[in-house]
Amino acid sequence: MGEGRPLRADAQRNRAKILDAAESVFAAQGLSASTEDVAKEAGVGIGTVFRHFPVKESLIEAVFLARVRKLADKAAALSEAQAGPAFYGFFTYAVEQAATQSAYADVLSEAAVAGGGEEPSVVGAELAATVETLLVRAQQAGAVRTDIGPAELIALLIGASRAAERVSPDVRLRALDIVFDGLRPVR
Amino acid sequence: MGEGRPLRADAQRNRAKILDAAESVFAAQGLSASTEDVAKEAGVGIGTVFRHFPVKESLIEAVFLARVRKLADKAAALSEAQAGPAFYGFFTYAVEQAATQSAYADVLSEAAVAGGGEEPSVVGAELAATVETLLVRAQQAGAVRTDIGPAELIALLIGASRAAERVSPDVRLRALDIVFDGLRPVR
DNA sequence: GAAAATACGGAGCGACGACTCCGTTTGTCA
DNA sequence: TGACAAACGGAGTCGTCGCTCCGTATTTTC
Repeated sequence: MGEGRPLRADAQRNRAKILDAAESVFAAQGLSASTEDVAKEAGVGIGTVFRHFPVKESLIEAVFLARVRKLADKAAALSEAQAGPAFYGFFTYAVEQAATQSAYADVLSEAAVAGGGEEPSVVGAELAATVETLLVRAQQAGAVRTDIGPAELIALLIGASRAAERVSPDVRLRALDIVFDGLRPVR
Repeated sequence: MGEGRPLRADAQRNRAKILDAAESVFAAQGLSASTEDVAKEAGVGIGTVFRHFPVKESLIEAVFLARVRKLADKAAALSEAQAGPAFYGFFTYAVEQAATQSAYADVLSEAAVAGGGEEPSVVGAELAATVETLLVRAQQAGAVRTDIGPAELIALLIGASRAAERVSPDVRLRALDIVFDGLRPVR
């Protein structure tokens, strides 16, 4: 898994432009958006896209990774706060993201395949780590019931995110509240 | 919305075979399965499929309708039981279905678009009606909190179904329990 | 049982999407 | 600054998919 020699300057620029474009195109049109659309948005030729990401799936995975890292950043930022609010804030944030960006939920489910599907996938591992930290802290603080693990949480996160895609904001919030109530320790 | 004259005998047979085939093909491969696969499975020509369902979407919708009706049947069967168990039983059943049949969750989300998307769609209306009956009864029996409506419930149902697709059975059950806990009246 | 109506099958059309190939351009390094 | 490697662009290939068209087969009707 070496990295060969460094990319030429223009190649680096283009790679970044492509990732940016892919993120916004996938967000707007879903993962079935054509590679050509991504290239157009990035202002490069299709050939360039395929040189950087030899198969469409690699492009998707790269975008996924970026997203999960953004989520992880959010988690890190929130970790300054108290464990409980950090946990619920993160969950809300993730779902909110999914609501606005059509392919966002796919990130999560694809990532989660880690355990049950094909290759392990870096993305899945990172997501699991992020979520687990948050969860354990919140459980120790007594804000979340202790009989669940990261797997259940990720399942719920994915479900909530997918459901969020087509639902009005207020319904989304109320549905989320229900899940949160279920997550709290049994009184 | 008349029904013209009755179909010829062979035409009726074929229509049924196509619907059957579509159900199982979509379940196995998802909604992106090709029409030709459906035709092959049904043992008819592609032309026949398109004569009965002039656009792919009409075939999908027909399959959806059949599914929602099956759900409604389940709901009716359960309604003999007490309101609470009927409600949670239905929810569990629906999610369980989604878990085994890949395109099943799509039925629900597509149907739910009723309120927020394109045409009203018969499917959506039937689903909403089914769910609402069950919900109201359960609420009256004190088994479900009263501050939620069918919209929130359908959102949760969709979310749970989508999440169920790629998750192991035990995780699925535990996640579902969390949602159920959230649905119960605040003690 | 023959004519008319209806339905069937599947080759073929047009569109589209992933991916390749190669002549041209740009960056790098001595 | 010249020469070589690295990267670019996008027309073109191949495969797939939705859908049409029409000669053939099956029902129905009288």
